[in-house]
Amino acid sequence: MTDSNTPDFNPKDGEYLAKLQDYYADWKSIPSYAKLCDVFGIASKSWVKAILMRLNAAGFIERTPDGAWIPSRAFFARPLAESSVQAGMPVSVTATQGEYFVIDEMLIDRPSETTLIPVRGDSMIEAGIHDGDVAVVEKRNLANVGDIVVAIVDNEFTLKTLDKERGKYILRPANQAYPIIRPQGTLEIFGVMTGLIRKYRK
Amino acid sequence: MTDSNTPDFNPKDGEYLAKLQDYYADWKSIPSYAKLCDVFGIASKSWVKAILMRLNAAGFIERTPDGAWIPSRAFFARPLAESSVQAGMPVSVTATQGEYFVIDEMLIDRPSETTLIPVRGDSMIEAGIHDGDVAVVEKRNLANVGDIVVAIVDNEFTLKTLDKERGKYILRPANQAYPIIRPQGTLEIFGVMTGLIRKYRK
DNA sequence: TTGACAAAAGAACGAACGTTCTTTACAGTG
DNA sequence: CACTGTAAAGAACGTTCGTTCTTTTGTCAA
Repeated sequence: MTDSNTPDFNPKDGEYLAKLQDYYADWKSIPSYAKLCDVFGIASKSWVKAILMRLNAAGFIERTPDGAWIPSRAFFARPLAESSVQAGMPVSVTATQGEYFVIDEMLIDRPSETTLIPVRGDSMIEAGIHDGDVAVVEKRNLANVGDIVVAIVDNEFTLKTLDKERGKYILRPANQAYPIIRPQGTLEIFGVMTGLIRKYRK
Repeated sequence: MTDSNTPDFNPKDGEYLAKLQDYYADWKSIPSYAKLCDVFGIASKSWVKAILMRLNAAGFIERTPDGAWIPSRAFFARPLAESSVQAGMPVSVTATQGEYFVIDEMLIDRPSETTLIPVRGDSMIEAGIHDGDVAVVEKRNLANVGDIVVAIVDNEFTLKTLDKERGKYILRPANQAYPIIRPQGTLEIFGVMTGLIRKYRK
């Protein structure tokens, strides 16, 4: 017992979890209690609730502020057997989630404000941003010193680090061969780089 | 008009879609019609339904057999700016036309064979792979010279470029400070790096 | 074989939900 | 200035939902 009103996760709940995972893999949603009766193969809504409460206490599912059930991270975790390849310590292998859009979820917080922009040139090479990479850019006008920003200079997009020099904003490339840009007048920021995507040719 | 009873997707629906995408990014579920009134900023459930029907007709969302709304693939498509940074004029990237693509599909060809591995250390820094980046790795035993591979050396995962020296495979770091690894015996390849993901702190 | 407890079923209910239909507001057009 | 279509609001209704409480069934140990 971990708590008086939330009984332990028991072995049988593992089976229910598996069934729920299967359903979720098919439909990408957690259905109503009534439907879960079918899914779990039981006839009692109240028992379904009890099960969900235990899965919740065990960290497999959670609720939105609106009361809807959603899977949490542990819901997608795979048994360790899968990463059996070798028991090396140095890095953890995180198996790809269920199959849905994990990377998208990692990289994009505000879909409506986010756009992907291919990077050209090597002016940011020392920041590990290469020609052909794709920048994940969140559109907004304000940025902090140190952010990598997409600015509009002379009617062109340019990707640089935002910095300040004697009270004025400047754009600093990450490549010795390129000059620091000191915009006269106002500096127009298109967005802030929040992520990077690179694909290696096969 | 595509159909008599399902009116066209109109520009305004794009805004509603954006709001729904933002909500989904936060809560990973599509809420009830009543909650969607708040999300969309309207007061009419019937109008919410009309909107969802159009989003459905346009292929952004679908329903489970149980009647629950779930996003479909197109829901996760992200706009790709037509002009890359550093070239061309600052076309409005918000423009609805242009390319879209789904990040996960771009990066992952074989979901079941693919795993995400956080990168530790700076041994590949000159290849633009930084500490904290996430490597997209396709699990297989065979690789070509020049590929960046995840190899198992001394029971540890290590990310290096595969090369050949006097007929023997070697692992070459992309950092002068690290030694070339010349494995005695066989070299065990865990997988080949096919992509890179980086997230900048906000 | 009885007692005790966990697992499951069942009933009951108010609140929330999705749906349909009707009405209003408003912008554009002739 | 009326006509028309779209966008939205509002009301009304039957259904489904989640919740709580009570009852039955099954299992195991004393």
